[in-house]
Amino acid sequence: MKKIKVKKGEIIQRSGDLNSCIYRVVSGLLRSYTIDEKGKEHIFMFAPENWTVADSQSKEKPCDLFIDALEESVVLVLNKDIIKESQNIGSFIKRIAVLQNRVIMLMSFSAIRRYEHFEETYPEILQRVTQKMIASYLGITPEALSKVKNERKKQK
Amino acid sequence: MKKIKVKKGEIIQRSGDLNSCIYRVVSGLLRSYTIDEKGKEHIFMFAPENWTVADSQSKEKPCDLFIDALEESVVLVLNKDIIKESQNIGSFIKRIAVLQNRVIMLMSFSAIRRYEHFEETYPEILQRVTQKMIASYLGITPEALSKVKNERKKQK
DNA sequence: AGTTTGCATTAATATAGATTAAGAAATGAA
DNA sequence: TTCATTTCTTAATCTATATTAATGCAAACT
Repeated sequence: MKKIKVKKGEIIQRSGDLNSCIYRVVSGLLRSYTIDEKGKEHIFMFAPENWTVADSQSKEKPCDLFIDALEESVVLVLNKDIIKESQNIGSFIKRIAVLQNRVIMLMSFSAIRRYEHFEETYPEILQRVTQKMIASYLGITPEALSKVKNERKKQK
Repeated sequence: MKKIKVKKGEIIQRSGDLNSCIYRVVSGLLRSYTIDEKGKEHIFMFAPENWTVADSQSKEKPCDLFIDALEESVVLVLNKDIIKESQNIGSFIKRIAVLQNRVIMLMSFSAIRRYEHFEETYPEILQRVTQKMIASYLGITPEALSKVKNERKKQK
């Protein structure tokens, strides 16, 4: 654990990085964000004083979020190992990871990409619920889902 | 902690309920969802076997989510007190609550409602970042944000 | 001070997805 | 089996937001 100064605009974590850390903001303002296929930024979180930012991926996996400073900041950098100390926290981390992905998906994916992401991530659930339910989970109408699925079929 | 059987379609928790619990699915399939101003349902989570569903509000506050069964299910009902046992889990719960609200907001609010929600929730951050940043957080373009703010002004 | 760069606003046009409606297919109940 | 209900699909129309582009400002840089 160390304390660092971050200049405005400085990037302290990039999407794809391994060994990502937990950042505790002492003063200033950080933000975490993704960049989509078209190069557009989507802010995931603002982190002012006393907040914490981190990518919820495990230390071993490449992370999804960029983190940079919107103001000159002082930040504590913590290794992700510290959270392994308490047991049973794991389930909470997983929940957060699921929600982080969900937010990113809702902000930056089109209807059909959201559906494809669902297909890949929850193939068993796909079999067990109606299209209407899936549409509702994806944040679109059943009519729109039917439409985009049909358009995808034609394109092949 | 008790084990209950839930019939297909049965609602085991309603938005507004106090003393909401944690539900651990032994078999079957639950879902959690919100209902927006227009009466439209938005599914927040599917919970198949071995998953857990809960509203992330504290036990004392009215919860936001409905929970019902999409299939005949067997469910363990846990009191929220169990998570207080380990300290420092609190910060994780808060993160989950923030993300839960974010997902609900992204799925069911219009651009202007999202902005108003941000104004209410993070008034200090509003002062410190550009409109462009706020738009990116809300999942809309800066142009759209400028427009809906202007329309709101005119209406008053 | 002057120049460059990024931000906010406005407006014209485009588009993804919503809404509405209706018919076909599937599911479930009596 | 039949009737009723719900689901899925298709199509026409509508709307919120995206995209593109232009302008005036303010901030940062030389």
